[in-house]
Amino acid sequence: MEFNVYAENCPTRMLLDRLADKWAMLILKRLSDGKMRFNQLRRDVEGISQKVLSQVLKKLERDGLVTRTVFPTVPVTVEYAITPLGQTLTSTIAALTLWAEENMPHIMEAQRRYDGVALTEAA
Amino acid sequence: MEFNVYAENCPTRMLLDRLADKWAMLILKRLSDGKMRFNQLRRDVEGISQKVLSQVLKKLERDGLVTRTVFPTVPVTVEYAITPLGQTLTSTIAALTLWAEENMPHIMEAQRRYDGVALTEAA
DNA sequence: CTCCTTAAGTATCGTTTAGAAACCACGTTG
DNA sequence: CAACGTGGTTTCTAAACGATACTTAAGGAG
Repeated sequence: MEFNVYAENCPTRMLLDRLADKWAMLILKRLSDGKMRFNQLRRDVEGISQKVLSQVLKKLERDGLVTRTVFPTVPVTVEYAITPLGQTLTSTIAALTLWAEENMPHIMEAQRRYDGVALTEAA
Repeated sequence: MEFNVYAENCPTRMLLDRLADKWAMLILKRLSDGKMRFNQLRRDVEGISQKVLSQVLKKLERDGLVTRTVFPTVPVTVEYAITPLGQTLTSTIAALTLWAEENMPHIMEAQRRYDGVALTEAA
């Protein structure tokens, strides 16, 4: 079976669209440290709205990357956990965030340089 | 210096927002195979619009991940290439796309299972 | 001479999506 | 009694996206 991420209708491309998303990555990374409840996740992943969090979790659940477990307590408790399949992704996500941390200074310097040049040109 | 990708205003989080984008990933991956001109890139990365391609390239250039070189031919020729800094990212992106290709069958099966259950519940 | 083409974009739309905030049931707590 | 926490859905608005048309400038077809 031949896959091609550049092809618009290739399944791997669709999957990449799902994974290459800031919220999905952050959520998976957070869940890789241990299962979590909805609101805890919401507090930890700063800036995500309830709507988007539930949407992304639903998609990740559909893809078999996280599980959703409901406990009939009052109020209801819902626990999200990463699946073994999802776990196989976490090292890659960790590599990406590690890269971001390590190379942040270079990026910020490149931005200053770019913005400086842009300003000079604009003047 | 302490970074935290979960924090909304952390530089690494902003960088992750930039990288964790389907177009940015695909473009960087494509450029990791060699420099390319604008329209070739547009044809290769299926489904991207001119507007978004130029926007994403501009941001990647600002971040120092790609270079843009203009040749004063007629019509003008513009060549995009990945920088050494950008090259250090390609292995991670390659890992992600490889993961997508390898695990696609599991994902698709999970989706079928999920959709089947959803249908049963709806009935 | 006029129309058409290429290249690498910009400008302008209409539509989709994301995000902020309100609302929901439910039982507990002050 | 009013407010709070849970895990969401609904509503509304603002931002992003995608499709199309336009731009500049030179070369070729008719």
